[in-house]
Parts: sequence; structure tokens; C-alpha cells
Amino acid sequence: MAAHSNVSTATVSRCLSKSELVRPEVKLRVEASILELGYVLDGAAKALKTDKSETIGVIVPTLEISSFASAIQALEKTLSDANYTTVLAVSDFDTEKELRLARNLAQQGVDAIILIGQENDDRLVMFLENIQMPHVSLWDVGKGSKYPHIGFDNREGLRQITQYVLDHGHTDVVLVLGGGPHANARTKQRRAGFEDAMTSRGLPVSPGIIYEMPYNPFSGKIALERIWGLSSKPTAIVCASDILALGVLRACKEIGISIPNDVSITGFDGLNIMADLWVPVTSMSVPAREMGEAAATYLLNILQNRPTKPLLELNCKLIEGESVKALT
Amino acid sequence: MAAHSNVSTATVSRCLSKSELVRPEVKLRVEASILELGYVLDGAAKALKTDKSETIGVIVPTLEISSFASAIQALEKTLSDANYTTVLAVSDFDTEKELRLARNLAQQGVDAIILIGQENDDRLVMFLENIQMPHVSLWDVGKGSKYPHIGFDNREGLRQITQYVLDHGHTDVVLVLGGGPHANARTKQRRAGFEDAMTSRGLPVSPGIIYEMPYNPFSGKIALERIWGLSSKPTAIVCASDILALGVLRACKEIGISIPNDVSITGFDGLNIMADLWVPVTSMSVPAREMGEAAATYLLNILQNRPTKPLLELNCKLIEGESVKALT
DNA sequence: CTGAAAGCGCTTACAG
DNA sequence: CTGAAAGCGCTTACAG
Repeated sequence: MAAHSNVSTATVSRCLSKSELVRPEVKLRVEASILELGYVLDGAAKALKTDKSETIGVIVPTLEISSFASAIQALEKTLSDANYTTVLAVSDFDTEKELRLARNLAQQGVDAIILIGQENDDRLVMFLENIQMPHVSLWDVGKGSKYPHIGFDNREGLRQITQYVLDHGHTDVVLVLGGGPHANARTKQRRAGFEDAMTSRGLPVSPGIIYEMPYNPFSGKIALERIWGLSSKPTAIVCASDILALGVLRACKEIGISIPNDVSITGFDGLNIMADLWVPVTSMSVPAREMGEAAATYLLNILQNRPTKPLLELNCKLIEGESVKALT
Repeated sequence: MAAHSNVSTATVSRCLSKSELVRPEVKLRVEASILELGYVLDGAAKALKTDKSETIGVIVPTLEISSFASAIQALEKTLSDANYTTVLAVSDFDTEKELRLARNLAQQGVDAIILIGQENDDRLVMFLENIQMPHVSLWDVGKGSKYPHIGFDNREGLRQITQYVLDHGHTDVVLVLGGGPHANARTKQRRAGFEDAMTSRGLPVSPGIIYEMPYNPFSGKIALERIWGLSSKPTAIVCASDILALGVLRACKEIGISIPNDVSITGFDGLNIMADLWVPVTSMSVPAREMGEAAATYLLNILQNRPTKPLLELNCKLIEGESVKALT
């Protein structure tokens, strides 16, 4: 390569960097050789020398939740516009796998790591701190954490949507919550938000009105069946996530329960299809793209030594459907 | 690191590889040091030396089509189980960006590249062939291409679903097709499949019954408005993708067109929410996970010099909804 | 403006 | 079973 254009490897390197230290005629010669030989710079060698890979890792529980996919798409765009590459790892809600993936990404040489919708496991963040890997967590404002977070207030969001239900005259309300083995900080906050709204109205929150289930669409069905077996049925079911709401909805359809006439339902996450379901479901839209973009921008700032503010709180937005009936 | 456990770097390296050439006691000492010092192997140096990064690149048009996300999730799982890392790039349906991303991935040192739902651009595959980068394309069986493909027969799939519509007694059928700037081989095949079904029944296929639109949900709405403005309205609208069908469906709801009473609709892609829309939409399910898995397995075989078969054709599956009315 | 040379942190024949 | 040494392909002071 260098030989082919009669220059040193140093000059080739300078041509490839922005350096305008190279004489135009030489540069042209080198560029011709690059094209002719189909030369592709070896990123590994560059990374070894410079200790920068221009690569950022993302760990996400699943791609099958469309708001996670949106966030990733947004951050990938921001990174790729800055000539950074996104390295993707899917943890499948598995704390151990998450750690393994982080270790793997670190070894792979990513310059920073973005954690999306992370589980409630300190070891991961500790590991990143130990190896001094820049990082930021999304989907949570990380109250009480001193590590960088970009997210929204899950507690407040759930409080708002519950309040919306209460404002429609419901007093007999249950909560369906993703939890069990997947319980994480978000889950706890969402539960707390529900409780906030209830108690502020003087409504009792007995453990019996909270259905904590594994996080998948089948749980919604199981929850609905249990709820519908009660002697005194609630008038509204608040779901802490759209996936669960979808499961509840499907079960209602099967059994022939009419929404919102027989029971009202709300979701949370603002999945873009909630409005298109057979009953448009009232849900809370989450700032997915904004979080993705903000995370990418934040880390690019860090890596390029620009001043930046680490902890950012964005807003949810209530999306009104037709799944909540006003009780008079 | 090597000093800390009183061995050479060679021995450390051997401990990290599977090599059982190291005495157990030495190995223990080294492992203790690794833990104590929080040592993380430098992947860039390893890649430079071995010319393997154990990293595979994926280029996808968007993550916001859930079948693409499913495929990626499946392939990521397969790769990560084999200790490979997935590098993600989103092309946004942009042929130029796609090329840029491929170049970037190559430079980054990925060992192979998976192309998902690629545009009809030979330059990309040519580039990969030139630099001898192993690759495989998904979402198409690549009839007539000598390069590795894993996919399904788009033409046959569209033929089948059109046939299903015709079998329900429809003779006045139109096709809504993603195309325009995003026209690709798939689009052409789907169109051909529609034509196959029509002509096999002796039905005419005038250009006027094919609505080729940009690929997004808004197009569905525009198409529906144009179709509904016709003096003689069709009894069925075949959509070449679920996203378009969703757009058409939304427009019908707005205008107050009842499905399937006023008009029948079908989709294509088998997005997992089609069955949950306000009218469950008959669609063709695409083997997304299977393609993702097969692609990962195929490339792992290539990279590890195992014999493997490159061109694989999987099957679609008709998912019956309630969006097609039987005409008597 | 350009080149010679060192060195990034690994792996791997080669000796022993 | 272990170590000394070469070398992977870059970048970057340092000279000139």
C-alpha cells in the first residue's frame, strides 16, 4: 500500500486522518492507491495504538419491546453520524448474562457502554466503574444513584395514569405489574406511583389488589383470569406495562369482556400500536428516542472531552385511548 | 499483570486461551492476579495478532419493523452463545449509508457481515466479495444470485395470500406496494406474486390496480384515499406489507369504512400485533427468527471451517384473521 | 511536508 | 510445561 504509492506508512496514515499536513499531489497519489488496491484500514491496529475504538456498546434486555428498539435506533443514528459504531448485546432480562456481556464488550474494546432498562444489579455498574468505562443508564432517573442516568420518573408516570383512572370516577382499581424474577428498580417505582395515587385519594392499597407477574403477554391473561374470578370485580385494571395490558386485553376478548364497558384498562410505555388495538388503550408514552439520542450525545461529549451534564430527566406523556370509561 | 503473578505474558495468554498446557498451580496463581487486578484482555491487540475479532456485523434497514428486530434478537443469541459479538448498523433504507456502514464494519474488523432485508444494490455485495468478507443476505432466496442467501420466496408468499383472497370470491382486487425510492428485489417479487395469482385466474392486471408507495404507515392512508375515490371501488386490498396494511386500516377507521364488510384487507410480514388490531388482519408470517438463527449458524460454520450449506429457503405461513370477507 | 523508528498488547512458533 | 522474541498494522513524537 505505502509501497504502491511510494510513500511511507506514516504518510498513508496522515492521509487517512484529517491531517492536512500532506501535499495535495501526494494525497491524490495515495488516494488512488487506496482505491486501486481496495485497501481497508485495520481498526484493530488503530485501536491498539490509540486506545480508542470509536465503538460504543449497548446492553438491552430485549429488542422485542418496540420502545427499546426505538431508543436503540435513535442512539445508533446519533453515533453513526459521529462516525461511531454501535455494538449490540441482548441480555434477555438475565442479570448474569448482562454481566458477561459487559465484560465481553469491555474486552472487545468499546469506548463506552449504554445500559437500557437495566435490572436492579449494582455489580454491573460497579464493574464499569472499576474498569473506568464511561457509561450511562437509560429508562430511569436513578434517584439516589450517583451514576449517570437519562430517563423519566417511573413513579410519577404511574401515579399520573392511575390518577387519570381515579379522575374518571373509579375507586375499585387493581394493578398488574411485571415482576417476579424480573423485578427491578423500575417495577418498584411504578408500584409506588400506583400507591401514591391511591393513598392520596384515601383509597386502601391492600396487597390483594396488586398482581405481580412475570413480564410477558401470557401473564396478562393469567392476571385477568384471576381478577375475573373475584367475587367483587374491580372497575379498572391499571397495567404497569403495555405488554401486560395487551395480554389482559386479549384475555378479555376471549372471555367476552367488553372494554371499557365491563372494565377499564390502561397500559404504560406508549408502544406505538396501542392506539390501533381493537380498543385503543390509554397508555403513558415514554421518551424512547429522546433517551437514545441524549445517551449517545452524552457519551460522545465525554469521549471527546466536551463539558456535559450527566443526569437528565425527560417527560412521559399520557396518550388517551378509549379504554377508560367515565363512571358517573 | 504477568509480573504480578511471576510468569511471562506468554503464560498469561495460555491461561486465557483454553490451553491446558499450563500447570494447575500456575494457572490458579494467574487467575488470582486477574481477579485482583481487574485485568481485562485487550481485544484489539488480540484481533491484530490473530486477524479474528469474533465479531459479526449486521446491517438492517430499521429496527422498527418487529420482524427485523426478531431476526436480530435470534441471531444475537446464537452468536453470543458462541462467544461472538454482534455489531449493529441501521441503514435507514439508504443505499449510500448502507455502503458506508459496510465499509465501517469492515474497517472495524468484523469477521463477517449479515445483511437483512437489503436493498437491490449490487455494489454492497461486490464490495464484500472484493474484500473477501464472508456474508449472507436475509429475507430473500436470491434467485439467480450466486451469493449466500437465507430467506423465503416473496413471490410465492404474495401469490398465496392473493390466492386466498381470490378463493374468497374476490375479483376486484388492488395491490398496495412499498416501492418508490425504496423499491428493491423483494418489492418486485411480491408484485410478481400478486400478478401470478391474478393471471392464473384470468384476471387482468392493469397498472392502475397497483399502488406503489413509499414504505411507511402514511402511505397506506394515501393509498386508501385514492382507492376510495375511485368510481368503481375494489372489494379487496392486498397489501405487500403489514406496515402499509396498518396505514390502510387506520384510514378506513377514520373514514368509517367497515372491514371486512365494505372492503377486505390483507397484510404481509406477520407482525405479531396484526392479530390484535381492531380488526385482526390476515397476513403472511415470515420466518424471522429462523432466518436470524440460520444466518448466525451459517457464518459461524464458515468462520470455524465447518462444512455448511449456504442457500436456504424457509417457509412463510398464512395467518388467518377476520379481515377478508367471503363473497358468495 | 515527509520518513525512520518505537511501541500499543497480544499470540505463537521455537527453544529448552 | 514455560519463556524470550518476533511481529500483527497502525500512529505519532522526533528529526530533518
